[in-house]
Amino acid sequence: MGQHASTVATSKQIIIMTSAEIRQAFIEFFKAKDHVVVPASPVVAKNDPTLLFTNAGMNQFKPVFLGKQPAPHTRVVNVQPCIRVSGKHNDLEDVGLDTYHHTSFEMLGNWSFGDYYKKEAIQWAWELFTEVFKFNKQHLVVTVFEDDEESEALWHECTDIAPNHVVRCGKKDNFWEMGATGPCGPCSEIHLDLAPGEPGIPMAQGGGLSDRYMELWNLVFIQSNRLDSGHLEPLPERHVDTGAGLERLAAQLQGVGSNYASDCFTPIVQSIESSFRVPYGDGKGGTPHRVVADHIRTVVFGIADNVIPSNEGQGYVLRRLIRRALRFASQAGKNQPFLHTLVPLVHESLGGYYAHIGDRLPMISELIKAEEEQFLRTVESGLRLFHQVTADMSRSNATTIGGDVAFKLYDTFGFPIDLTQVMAKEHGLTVDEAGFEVALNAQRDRSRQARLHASASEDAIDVVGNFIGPVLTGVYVDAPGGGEARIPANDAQRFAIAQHHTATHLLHEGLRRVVGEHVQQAGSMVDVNRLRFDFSASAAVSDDALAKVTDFVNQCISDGLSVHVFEESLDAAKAMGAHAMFGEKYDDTVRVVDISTVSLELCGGNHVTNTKDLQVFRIVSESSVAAGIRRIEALVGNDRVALHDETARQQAFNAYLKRWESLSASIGSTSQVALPKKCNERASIDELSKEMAALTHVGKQLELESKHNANHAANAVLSELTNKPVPLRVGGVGVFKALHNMPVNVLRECADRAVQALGDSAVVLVSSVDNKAHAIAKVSASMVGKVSAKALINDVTQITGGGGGGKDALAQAGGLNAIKLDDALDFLIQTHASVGD
RNA sequence: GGGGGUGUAGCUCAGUUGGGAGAGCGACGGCCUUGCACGCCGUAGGUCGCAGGUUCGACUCCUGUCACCUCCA
Repeated sequence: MGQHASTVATSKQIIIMTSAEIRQAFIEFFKAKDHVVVPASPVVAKNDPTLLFTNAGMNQFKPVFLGKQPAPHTRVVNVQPCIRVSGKHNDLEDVGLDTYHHTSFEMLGNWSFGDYYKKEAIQWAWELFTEVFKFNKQHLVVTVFEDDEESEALWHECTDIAPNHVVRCGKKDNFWEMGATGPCGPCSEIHLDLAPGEPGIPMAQGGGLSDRYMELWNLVFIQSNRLDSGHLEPLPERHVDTGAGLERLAAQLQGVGSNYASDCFTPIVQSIESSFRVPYGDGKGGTPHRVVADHIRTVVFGIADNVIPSNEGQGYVLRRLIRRALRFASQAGKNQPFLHTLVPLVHESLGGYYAHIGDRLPMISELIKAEEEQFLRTVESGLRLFHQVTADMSRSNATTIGGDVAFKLYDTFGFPIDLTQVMAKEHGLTVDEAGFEVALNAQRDRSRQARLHASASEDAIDVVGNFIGPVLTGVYVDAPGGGEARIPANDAQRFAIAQHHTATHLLHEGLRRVVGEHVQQAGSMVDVNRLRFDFSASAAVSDDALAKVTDFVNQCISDGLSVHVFEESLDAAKAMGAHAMFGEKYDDTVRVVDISTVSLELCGGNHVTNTKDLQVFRIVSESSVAAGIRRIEALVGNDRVALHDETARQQAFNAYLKRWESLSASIGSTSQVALPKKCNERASIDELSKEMAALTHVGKQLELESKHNANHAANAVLSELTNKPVPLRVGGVGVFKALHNMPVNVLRECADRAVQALGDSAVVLVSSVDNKAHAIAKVSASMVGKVSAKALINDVTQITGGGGGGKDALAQAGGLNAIKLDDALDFLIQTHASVGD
């Protein structure tokens, strides 16, 4: 594509722009018209609970339109990656079928907040399209809202568009509303005629233009507020909100028609072609390529903005996209993890425009790879169930896979119903689809019920998830005593939070130095009592590394480094090498936190003025929150560390005590193994861990001794046991004897050997040891069916009390009354021996 | 938030109505071989996710909890 573009460009006839050039041209055009370039907001809709993802360029300006926030500038231009996979705008199911639906796209927009209005917006849009992008004027058609005579007149007055190329459309197409209520207004859309040779301007059935036209740019004129009553109230100020999809523009300007054939996708698609070993085409056979290319791009956008694939919320959306992509890849014959290899190509196809993606390529790849591997594992477990079920079916000549099975595959192993159907077909089977639907609806009902019950407590969730406000920007604080206390109630709490905040920066730096530069913050929480820091790492942080990090932070504390907080322009701060927090949107002016010579980060939080104020630092735990993400919890302050240490020590002591007592109880009076003295209640944590190791060793020795004793004892008594067996009524021989002072494993060993030596036989041995009595019954395999070990043991407990049971070949009992053991043996002989007969 | 599933050796997992914690691969050691691969023999490695309960006895049953997978919201 690139080579092709340059040769054409030299002809001076048609200039083919790359998508990066189109993006840049758009920005430069409006910069020249006094617009300020505003960075994109993260694709995660942070401040809008009604949205999972940013789905339009206007999201970040919603508070401005609603009058809740002043406009950053009166004229703004931006490029906003948008994700449409859930809620009102959900294009997921359409992706791949055609060549222009996407789960994510880049929206180019220019904005006026109470400044210019329809005239300039229309004039400039025409100028940009016809003079910069060089669209053929004869191929453009614009629509206006049917009541908006003003716009219609402006198109004729301010541009040289052909008079009959301005078309009036109804409310459905050309009146834009944010929601049921709120800011709204008429809009005017520029469309490209895809069949310019045809005569006339055909309309679609429901009004609007027919699908001969492709919408390229929507100019929205916000002038009213829709009230609850439905009435339109004029706004005090009027705004312009425009949006043009970069991918469509590129496809049309590059003359390829299909978005996937534009340079927004070609690097990705080419790599997919070689992975699949199937060439791409815009037809049906290209669906897997398109799905994969689209989804990987969205996943990269998401992860780059700090969404981690998981089983809920935004993370779950990413996980589903990854799985959907893999499923389509599998249709194309690709069943290995490969999505992660596309990540650098996504960055390349975005023209390297998004630095935050470029900075995180390795981490993004790793997370995706982990997800791919996990999914393929899950599929494998599901396949096992499927094969088991089909094997059972072929035995019973059934041909329909039950709806419950299909639902289990779906519900437990994530098999979409169509996947199950395809596999069924391969085996010549069908699926009970109705049954599947029934099971699915039943689950929906359960969830809805649960939702109703849960709604009462929803306020509390809102409170905990709330933004803490300007003092601690970007930081959530655990509510110490319930919802209301989340903002520090007093100076002491505020200071504690500042301590942990500063400690977080030192911890971050320590991790970077010890673990590696690739450590990226993935989340942070600062509380009165502790701090929590999530970061990207492929493996657990070793104890050794944790100790080094701890030492580093404590060294910084004892060095008494001063902490400076100052404001700086974003560019200057970045030039200084300040680390930006990921997934945060920054204004032009940012707060920089400088811990002298050690750490430089952008941060809105409250900090102490000198690291000495942290007193002492301690890592409390290191764990995993998701694949590729580790979590460290830590705390600072003499009192808090002392309290934590003591609590941990007490827990260790309790565990030790429990183990010691359990060993002490099982060690028995005859053992040669010495149990170490119980250590002091005040023992330090180091001592305790040493003592614990010693106990483990003792436990193993005890086990060995017991095995050895059992062998030895069995050898010693075997001949005595098998000496005079009693003939049994059912045939074979029986041994019913007491072996006092023998633990239960010795009895078992003896019984085993006796049976082995005697052949057809049943052996019952009883013993009392350390004030406990137990019994064991063993029957040779040849005798099972004639006499039951379980029945024998029941005969014993009938007389001695206690409980017992087991199987026909082996049974045992405990809790017996030792005094009655001999009675029980007598009873066994009377009942089962053939002596008297 | 609500369902379903899974947590047992470094890895993959088995454990059949509660009664001896196992297999395969890997690791280590030995044998065989000029060396490697293969093969043979052996050894180590487990608080059966965690905490309660029932029981004479719990990997197994019950309750709670945590982690992960998965679906619904």
